[in-house]
Amino acid sequence: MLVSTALRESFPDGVFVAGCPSRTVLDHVMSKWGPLVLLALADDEPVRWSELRRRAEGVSEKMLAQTLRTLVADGFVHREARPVVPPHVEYSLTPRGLELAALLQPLMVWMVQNAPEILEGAAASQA
Amino acid sequence: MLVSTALRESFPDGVFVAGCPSRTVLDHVMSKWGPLVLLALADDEPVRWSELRRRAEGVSEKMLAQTLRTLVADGFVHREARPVVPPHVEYSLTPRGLELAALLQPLMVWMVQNAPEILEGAAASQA
DNA sequence: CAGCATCCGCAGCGATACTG
DNA sequence: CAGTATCGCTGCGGATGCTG
Repeated sequence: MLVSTALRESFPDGVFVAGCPSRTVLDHVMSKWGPLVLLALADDEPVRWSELRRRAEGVSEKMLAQTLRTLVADGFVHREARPVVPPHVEYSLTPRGLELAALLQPLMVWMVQNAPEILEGAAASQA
Repeated sequence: MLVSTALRESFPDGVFVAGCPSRTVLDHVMSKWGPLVLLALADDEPVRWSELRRRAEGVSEKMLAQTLRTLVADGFVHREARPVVPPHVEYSLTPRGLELAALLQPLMVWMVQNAPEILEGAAASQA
């Protein structure tokens, strides 16, 4: 199999190299709230700020804003503000963001399914 | 499509809920060095500590130790120490870790491939 | 409603020194 | 070789208050 070797050979400037750009993207996407926000947006419908805060339960205003800003800057998320009062802003995935979310989703599903068993073992190894 | 809605409905106690166990696993796996170490181990061959440090370029001793400890506790990584002098310790993926790495791999490949274009756009939006 | 600005505590992380 | 122990700082991230 040798997937990591294959990965390293096919991408000599890949994730494993310190200066690689992918490290930055990695940190953005794998940040504490990145995956949650990305998946919360993986609807066909645009999602509003307040709805996002509810979906990514536990996120603070600051962290949501910060996460959204980097995701927008990276071109994963599209931000559309309608100039009305009260303000109405909608977030949605760009095509690039959709690609990413598609790759993220099976990972998250797997985690949710396996998390209980995993933490059970971890707690046991504590004792 | 509605993948996030589907995700939320099929897993009412899923990633989106604050207290969910999957949040803990998420944080372990998505930590700064988690994905790197997991993929660095995705060989069929066991990998030694010193080799791991080289593969996950930039990781400090402390962070490698910490990351490995949580990954072992979560049952993703198997640690085998042979009682010889000088010490010889090998790390490898458990079956569970292999499942996870298989899901992680396409994501990392995608990131490495798209990172340059992504950061280009991000830099442009800076100006 | 959808943010931004500010303050601040604490833990994440790096650097260094030491051990079996 | 494969770690552990300790120190010190940086910056993440929460809380609060303010604006268009």
